[in-house]
Amino acid sequence: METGLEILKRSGLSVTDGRKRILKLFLGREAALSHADIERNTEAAFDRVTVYRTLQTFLDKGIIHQIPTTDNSILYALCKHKCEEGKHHDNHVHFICDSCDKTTCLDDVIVPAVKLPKGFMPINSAMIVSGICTDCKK
Amino acid sequence: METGLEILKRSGLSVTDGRKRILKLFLGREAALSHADIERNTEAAFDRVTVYRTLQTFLDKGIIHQIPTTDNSILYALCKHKCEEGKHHDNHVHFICDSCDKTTCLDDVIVPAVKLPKGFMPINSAMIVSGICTDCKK
DNA sequence: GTAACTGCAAAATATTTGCATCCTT
DNA sequence: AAGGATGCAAATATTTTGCAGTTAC
Repeated sequence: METGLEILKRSGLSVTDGRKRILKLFLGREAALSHADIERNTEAAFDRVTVYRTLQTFLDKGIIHQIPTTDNSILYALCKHKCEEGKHHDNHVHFICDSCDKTTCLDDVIVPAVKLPKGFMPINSAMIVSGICTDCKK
Repeated sequence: METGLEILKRSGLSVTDGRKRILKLFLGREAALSHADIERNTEAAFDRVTVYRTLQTFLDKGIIHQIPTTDNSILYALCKHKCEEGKHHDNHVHFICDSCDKTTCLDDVIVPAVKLPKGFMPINSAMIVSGICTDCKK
C-alpha cells in the first residue's frame, strides 16, 4: 500500500505535516471524508483554510476525487487507480449507507454503460447507490 | 401535460403567485434548474428566502427532486412520475452537458442495477452521465 | 377569520482572498 | 536563498431563522 509520503512525492508536492496528516486520514479509513471530517480530525484541528487549499491541491493532482451527494455536502475519497492531473478515472460505484452515513468507494464495481437517447454523447459516468452497508447489516 | 396549478392542487399546497411562477420555470424548460437560476428569473427576482422555502416544500411534497453534481451545486428538476411524499422514484439517468452546462433528465433511461459486493444492500441508485448534449452536438 | 405564505432583517455557516510568516527543497 | 505552504484576519457568499405583514381558502 502506498504511503502518504509516496503519494506526495510522485505528485510533485512539498511534503508538509498537514498534507501527510490529511492523507493519513484518507489512508486509514474505508469511507469517504467530508470537509468537516477532516477539519475536526482527532489529533489537532486543522485551520479551515488549509483544509480547503489542501483538498483543492489534491483534486488538481488527481490524488482524491469528489463524490456528489444529494444533500448539500461533498465527499472526498482517494483515487485508488492513479489518476492523471485533471483527468479522473474514478469510474467506480459509490455506496452511501442510510444508516451510518458512511460513503464507501466500491472500487471493483465499475459504472455500467447505458444506452442514451439519440444525440447525447457520454464522456463520463458516475453512480451512487444508497442502502445498508456491510457494517450496519450485522 | 399537467399545469402548475394542478400540481399544487394535488399536492395540497396553497396556490400562490410565487409557487406558480417557479413551477412555470420548471415546466417550460427541459433542463434542471439551480437555486440561482430560479432566484434571478426573468420576470421578477424572487426573494432568496422564498426560493429556499419553496424548493424545500416542493421536495417534501415530491414535486421536484435533487440532482447531485460534482461541483458544489445542487440542481432541481420536476419529478415526472408522481412521487409520494418523501419517497422519490427518480430512478432515471441525469445528463450534464460539459459544453452548455445544462442538466437534462433522461426520463426514459433508467438506472441499471449493479452487482454489489457481499454485504451491501442497495435501496436507491442514482446515475449521472456527463458529455455533450443534443443541442451542443449540432 | 385562520392558517399558511412571503419578505425583510439578521444570525449562522460556508467559502474565498490577501498578506505576513514559516517551512521545504 | 527562493518558492511554496500555512495561519490569521477579513471579505464574500450561502443558508437558516424570527417575526411582522399579507394572501389564500
